[in-house]
Amino acid sequence: MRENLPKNYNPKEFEEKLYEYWNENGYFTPKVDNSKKPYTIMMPPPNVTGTLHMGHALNNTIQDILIRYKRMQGFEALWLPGTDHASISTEAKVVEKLKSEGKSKEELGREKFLEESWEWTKVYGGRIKNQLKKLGVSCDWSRERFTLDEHMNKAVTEMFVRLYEKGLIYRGDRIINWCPNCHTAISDAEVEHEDTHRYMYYIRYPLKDENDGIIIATTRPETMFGDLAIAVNPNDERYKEYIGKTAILPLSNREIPIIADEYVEMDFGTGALKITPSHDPNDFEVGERHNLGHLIVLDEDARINENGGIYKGLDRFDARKKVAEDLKEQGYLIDIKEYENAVGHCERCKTVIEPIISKQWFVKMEPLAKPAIDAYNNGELKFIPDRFGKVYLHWLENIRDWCISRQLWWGHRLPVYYCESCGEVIVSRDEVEKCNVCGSYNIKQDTDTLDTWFSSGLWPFSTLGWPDKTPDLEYFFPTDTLVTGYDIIFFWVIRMVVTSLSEMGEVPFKDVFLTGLVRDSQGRKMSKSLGNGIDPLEIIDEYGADALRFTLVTGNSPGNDMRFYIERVEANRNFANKLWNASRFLLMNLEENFSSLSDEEMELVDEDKWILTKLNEIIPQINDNLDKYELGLAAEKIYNFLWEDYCDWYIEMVKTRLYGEDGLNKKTAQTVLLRVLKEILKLLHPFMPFITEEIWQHLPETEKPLIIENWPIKNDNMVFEREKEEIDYIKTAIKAIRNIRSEMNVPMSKKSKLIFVPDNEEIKETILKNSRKFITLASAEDLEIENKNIKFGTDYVSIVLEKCEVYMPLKDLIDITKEIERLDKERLRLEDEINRVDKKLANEGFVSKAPKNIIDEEKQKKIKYTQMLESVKDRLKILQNIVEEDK
RNA sequence: GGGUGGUUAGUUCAGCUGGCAGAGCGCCACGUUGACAUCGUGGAGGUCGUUGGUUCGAGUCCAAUACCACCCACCA
Repeated sequence: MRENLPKNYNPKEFEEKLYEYWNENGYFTPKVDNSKKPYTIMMPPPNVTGTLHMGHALNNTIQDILIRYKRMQGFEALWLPGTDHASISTEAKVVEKLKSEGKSKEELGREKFLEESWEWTKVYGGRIKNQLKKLGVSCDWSRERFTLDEHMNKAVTEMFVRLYEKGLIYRGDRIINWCPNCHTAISDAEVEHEDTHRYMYYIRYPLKDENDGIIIATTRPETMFGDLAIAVNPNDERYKEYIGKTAILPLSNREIPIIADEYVEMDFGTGALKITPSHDPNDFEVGERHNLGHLIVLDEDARINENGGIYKGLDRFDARKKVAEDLKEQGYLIDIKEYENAVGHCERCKTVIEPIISKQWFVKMEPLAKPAIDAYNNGELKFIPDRFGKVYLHWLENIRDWCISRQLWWGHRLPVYYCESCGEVIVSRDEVEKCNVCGSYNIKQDTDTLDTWFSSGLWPFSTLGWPDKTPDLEYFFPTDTLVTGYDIIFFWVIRMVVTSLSEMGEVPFKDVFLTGLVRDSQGRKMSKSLGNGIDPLEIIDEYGADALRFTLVTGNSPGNDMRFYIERVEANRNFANKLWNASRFLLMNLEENFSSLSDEEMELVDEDKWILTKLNEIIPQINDNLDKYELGLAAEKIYNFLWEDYCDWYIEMVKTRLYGEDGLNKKTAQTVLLRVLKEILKLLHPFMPFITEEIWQHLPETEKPLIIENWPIKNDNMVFEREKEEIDYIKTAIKAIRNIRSEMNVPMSKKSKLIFVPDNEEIKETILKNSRKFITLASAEDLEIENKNIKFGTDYVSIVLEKCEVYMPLKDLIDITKEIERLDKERLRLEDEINRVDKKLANEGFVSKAPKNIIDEEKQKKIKYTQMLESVKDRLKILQNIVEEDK
């Protein structure tokens, strides 16, 4: 028994309920079925303790649209969800919490700290999952993963060991980016460069045993305690004689050599450069070339250490000031100039990072990058939009080794063990208890953890069970589409491609769909500090998830940033409301025991054929759009089809039949109404899953829920070109009549008589066949056909159409002068058009080179306009004669 | 220093392979006709940043250029 749709569209009444219904019935869970094709998307795992923001909403809406589309097309569609342990960010939060309780992580110890962290993720971890559900995400929760799960650890360890065994992971003393606030090394990708206003200090380093000196320029004078040389360019005439001599380091009076190295730019600064191998990546290289050794002067809080003498304990920025002051006092500081350059900041906490030499673990990237470059060039990997391919290539072609060890506790601990007795380094899949070299049991595991992106870099296959050969992995891998923001191409996309190519032997996904940023209405990035973030959940609460989803995928194109306007959500809520009411209208006009007619039984009239043709035209277009990831275009087509074609025209045209008695005619209208609505619901379902399913469940003759219904395919038996054109003609006529009535301020309630003067029998027939439409849609009370010779006087308004004229008796409302003016304007317009067409057709180049259909079109236009112009002229002549006679 | 994107109606944006410029919102006028005022009908509003080029034909392709935004980069 069908129940009626409630009078008002209220998404709250059904969204949650439907989600539960889908989820509980297992519609989100695909099976491994070799008779069907899989389609797989891995959800980019949000931070486990995060909250849903617009970026997530956009991302997941897109993924859900793709998954629902493919599911309806009959694929075994797997969308695997999960969360990321976000080591650095979660650890910082837990540390902060401990701090507020007056505790520190060191006091607590590693084990207790991890317990706290797990507790934290338990408290805040479920949040984002429930928030995602409100969006309607049809992902398979039975396969949910967490990047720090035990199984994930197995995968991470396996990957680490394999890469180590291939010589692609190594440990070494390198310059890394140290965050003095997070107390850990971070990778290059995690450093944000920002132009910063600083000062350039010009410092004179005196020469040993000589009354001379050399001036260097630096922005970081506090690192001078780590200077191990001064370098000049070997070709620099100014400094040739200094090479090989010894300089005295001011403030500490240490002796350092003056060396020559090509790296030094002669025309920058003073052409002489202080070399601080332990605190600058370039100096490090220079130092290596000249065997300068290392000297670290900053501790892990970026304070000067014991190598800085009396400056020990000073923060780097305080030390900078103090050093400058003292240099000035002692006469070494020659000049200070304002200077602007890019300074690296920690991506997470925005602290200025400090390049510092440190023993860390690295992944050797160059050998891994090569196959990743090839994969793009071969077309195995595609980006949408394609321009991001260049960004991807550029990064890979200039890749540097990836620092993967972090001095954090919350994460995957390195599967590395050290023998405290003989110093052996053991990398192992299993826990090591005994040294395989010296036999000692004095073994300690490395205390560092891995970069979060190391574990998320395995996401496309670790989630499916890798390194085990599971049926899931076999069936669903490689995945099809990755949907993510362009801002994490380097962090994540590249790492997944690289690890997958290396260990799986193929790309982890075929298409990478990159989304832009969702900005506020003023185009600013949404951020916590600005407080301009718009909470998706509040939007859902007020307007429903469907309206939000629709807003996020329309009016923008892939990879481009979009502005978020509440007005657009409102407009899309109105669209949902329109659909709701159209459906309600249909249900109100279906009998309780309605059963639709078969193709053979139906007695289709023009408007039925028109709407069916239109429907069958957009289906392939929408498929095409979706296959090309043009979601916005697809959505727009459905929007227009529903609102304009179905609601504004078809429903209005069909009303008289619904209210009438004629059984077959009425039943045909009902059948077509229902059929087309069902197709609309299917097409719209991926975009607006809730409202479409809700309506669907209220419709008669549905066998299964919409979520697993079959995706529409074009029905060639229901395409009627001629009728489509006829109805389009009728629409044009109705619009023209409405236009005139509106111009003349004829109220809707005042019905008018319409007198048609058709040019030929064909048009006459079309008009007669569709006469009722003029009565309901053009406020006509009556309709007459007259022949050409009848002359209508000044009591009539005339409308000139293609192949037909229409006259309306509107005696009191007509101002003859204005009417002549109006027609004269029309005359001018048509003459202009004809001139334009004539010019085109007179153009030798156009006629000989343009495609035939374009030329034919122009010729048709010429015929049409000429005929219309004649009619307008005739009418003008009649009116002008009457005016003359009156004089 | 290198690279990318944007510049189209008052506003926010679409516009796929070149063939008489589109939408939402806003605005103006009319209208509560038995799905919907979260609505209907009609309307106003654009030299598609600028300059060249290719072409029968350019918002669309090419080359410059301006402005805005972003990304990358080890000149201290």
